[in-house]
Amino acid sequence: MAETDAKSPRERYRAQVRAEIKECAWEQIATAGASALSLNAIAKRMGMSGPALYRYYAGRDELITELVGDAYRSLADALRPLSEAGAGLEALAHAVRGWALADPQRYLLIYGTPVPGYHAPDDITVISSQIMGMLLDACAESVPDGPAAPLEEHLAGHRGWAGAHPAPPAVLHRALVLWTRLHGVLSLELAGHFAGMGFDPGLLFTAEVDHLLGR
Amino acid sequence: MAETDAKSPRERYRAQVRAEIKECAWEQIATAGASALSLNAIAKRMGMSGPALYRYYAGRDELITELVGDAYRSLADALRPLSEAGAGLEALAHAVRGWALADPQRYLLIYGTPVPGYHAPDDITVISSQIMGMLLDACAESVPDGPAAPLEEHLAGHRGWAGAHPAPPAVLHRALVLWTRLHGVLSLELAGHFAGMGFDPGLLFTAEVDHLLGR
DNA sequence: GTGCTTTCGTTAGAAGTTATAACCAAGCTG
DNA sequence: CAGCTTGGTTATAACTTCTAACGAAAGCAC
Repeated sequence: MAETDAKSPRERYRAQVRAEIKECAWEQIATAGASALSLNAIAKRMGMSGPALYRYYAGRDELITELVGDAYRSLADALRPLSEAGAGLEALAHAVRGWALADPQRYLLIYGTPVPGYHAPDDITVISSQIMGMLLDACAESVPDGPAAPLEEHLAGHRGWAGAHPAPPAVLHRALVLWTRLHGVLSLELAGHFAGMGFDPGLLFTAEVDHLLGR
Repeated sequence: MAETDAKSPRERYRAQVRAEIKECAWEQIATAGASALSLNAIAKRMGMSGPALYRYYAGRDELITELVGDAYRSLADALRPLSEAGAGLEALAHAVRGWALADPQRYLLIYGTPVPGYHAPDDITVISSQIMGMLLDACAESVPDGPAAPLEEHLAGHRGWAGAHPAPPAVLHRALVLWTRLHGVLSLELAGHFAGMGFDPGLLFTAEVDHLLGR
C-alpha cells in the first residue's frame, strides 16, 4: 500500500491519488461486488468528475487488475508471518478464513467467478505461487502416509505448479486438498449459500481442518 | 423446458417466445458469463428491437431469476433418475461434475459468486432442498462411523435445512462435506484457477470422492 | 521572476446499457 | 363488425465506459 518512495512531488501526488481511487473502489466492491464497480461513482465520490480517472487508470480492467493484485498481495502478507514462524496447517487455514471474512468481496474477487473481460497478468502468478508455497510448507510437516493414490502418481509427473518446492507427491496432494476443501466451505459461505440453513459455517470449517489433521 | 400446456394460441406463442429468449440468454451466458448478459443483444439476435423483451420479462433480474430456476431444475433433473435408482455417493458426485462441465457458466450461475442485484425467490429453495435431499439419500447408506465431532452435535440441533429427512447427524455432516468438497474442486476448476497448473482436475475430483468412500 | 512544458481536470460527445412511455398494428373475442 | 388485449415499434431518460479537445495549474529551466 505504501509505494510512495521519494520521487518528484508530481509522482507523489499521482501515487496518492491512485491509492485513493483504489480505496474508493474497495469500498464500492465491498458493498456491491466487483462486477458492479463503476468508475463514474468512484469519481463522483472523490469530488472529481468522470473521465479524470483515465489519467490514473487506462480503464475499468486495469483498475480491477490492480485490485486483484492488491488482494493477492494482502492475502500473502497476512499469511507470510505465520508461515515464517513455522505455523502449521491449522493456523494457516484459520488465517485464510479470517482474511476472507474480513472482506468477503475481496476473497470472491480473486477466488470467485472471474469477471468477464479481465485476464490475469503474469505478475499475479508469482504471488499466487508464493501463497501456494506457504500452503506446501504447512502441509510438509504433517505427512498423511496414505497409500499412493493414482492422483499422487500423476502429480509426481505434473508438479510444475509447485515451482522449486521439494515436496513429495503426497504433500502436493495434501496442499491441493487443503486448498480446495477450505475454498469449498469458504466460497459457499461467502456467497451466502449457507444463509437460510441455520448451522454455523465456522464449525464446518474447523471440522474440515481437524479432519485434515487426522483428528 | 416444455411448459407449453395447451392454452390459448396466444399463450402458446408467448411461452414459445419466452423459451426462445431464455435459449438466447443461455448462449450468451455460456460465452461471456452471467454478469455480461445484455437484453439488447438478445433482442437483436432474435430480430426484435430493444424494449420488446419487456413484454416477456419485467427486466434483467426477472430473466436471471428464471434462468437460475431453470439451472436448479436442470441439475435436479440430471440427478433424480440416479437418486431414484438408489445410486450412491460416487455416481451422484460424478453426475454433478458431468453436469457442471457440460455448461460451466450454468454451474457458476447458481453456485458461484452471486450477481449483484439479484435475490433468490422462495421457489428456488424447494428445488435446492430437493437436491440436498438426494445428497442426503446418497450419504445415508455409507455411514462413516467416526466419533461425534462438535459439529455433529451442533447439527443435531440445527437440522432445519434437511427438511423432514430422517438422517442422523453423522449423515448430515457427511452430506455437507460432500457438497463443500465437490464444490471446492469444481468451482476452482470451472473458474480457471487450475488453468496454468498442469495437473488433471478430474483426478483430484475422483480422489476426493474416493476418499469420501473410505478408499 | 518569466516563460515553456508537462500534467491534470474539466466539459462535450460517441456508443453502449437498462428501462419507461407513447403509439400503431395486428389478433382474439364478444 | 366493433372493441379490447397484446405485440412490436420508435422516442426518451438516465445510466455506463471511454475518447477528444480545451483550459488551467503546477513544476522546471533560465
